Amino acid sequence: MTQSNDPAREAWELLWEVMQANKPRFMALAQELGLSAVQLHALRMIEPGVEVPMSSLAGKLFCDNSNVTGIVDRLEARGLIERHPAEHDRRVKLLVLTGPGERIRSSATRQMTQPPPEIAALPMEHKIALRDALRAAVHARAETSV
Amino acid sequence: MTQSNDPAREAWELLWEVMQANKPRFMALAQELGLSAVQLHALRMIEPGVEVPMSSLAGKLFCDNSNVTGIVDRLEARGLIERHPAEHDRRVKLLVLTGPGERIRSSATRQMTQPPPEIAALPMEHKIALRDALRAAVHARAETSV
DNA sequence: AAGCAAAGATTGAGGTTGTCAACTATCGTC
DNA sequence: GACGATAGTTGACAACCTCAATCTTTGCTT
Repeated sequence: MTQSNDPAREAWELLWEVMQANKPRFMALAQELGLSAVQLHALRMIEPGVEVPMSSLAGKLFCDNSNVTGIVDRLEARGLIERHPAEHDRRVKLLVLTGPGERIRSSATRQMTQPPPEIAALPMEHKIALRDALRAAVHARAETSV
Repeated sequence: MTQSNDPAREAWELLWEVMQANKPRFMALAQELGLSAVQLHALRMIEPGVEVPMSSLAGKLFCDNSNVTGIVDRLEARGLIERHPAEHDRRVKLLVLTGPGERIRSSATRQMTQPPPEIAALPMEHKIALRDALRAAVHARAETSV
């Protein structure tokens, strides 16, 4: 149990606060692209040139398969992704970005990876410290989840 | 425009990654408390002893008033919050936590403010650096939004 | 080879969230 | 007292989400 004076606790709360404050930016971006927030998020989970099984997407979105069916239906109806049957296992369907899908995704990625002003304008030593600490955290996560 | 080698850019992506990875924890907590994710989030926005107008809650949740009506309906039906008419302006309704509402919210807050292992287990100098950088970011945000 | 449990995806039912337009009641002002 | 603006609600409709049931395909077992 983390102590209440552990800097990790305050850091965690501040992390929430920063992400929360940036939610409108994400929602505005989705709207700009003519997508819902969930659709944008799903699109981001499919990398160009990589075939993603439906159930894998469900895992990335933390929801179940039946929900993904609907989301994929709508993305496919917009022509942003396609379902391909997998040759090694005809139960699974592989999702692939289409040309338009790649373009929209790339535009979204370009904007989403742009840090918000409050991060971008930090003094260089803070930015580096932030990056290094988060690298360590993500790295620690990867260790334990294997 | 932030350069692609700016550490702020990588920090921002890592920040996303950390929050994304912790989403299941939040969803599990909500389920444990018998709430939807949105309901839990709304409950968190109402502090004990503070009266919050509906439209203010809508602002905090980044959605419109009509949406809040439904969310509040369900929280009220569960007995977690109450609507009180404001005496100074009879159009506005003030939301207040009930006893059970306070207890559930306090339990939720206790768990949500607990940093995840990958943050809690960072070496102390990383935790402090993380906290300090995020403090600066949130502070910078508060400056410009006023 | 036949049988069978399990997995991937879909469908349908039911509830929640989100947006938009219309509506009511109240406020502030002129 | 009339007017425009604001706070909240309602209704219509789409999207999201979960659960149970179904279908096909697979891999295992015997």
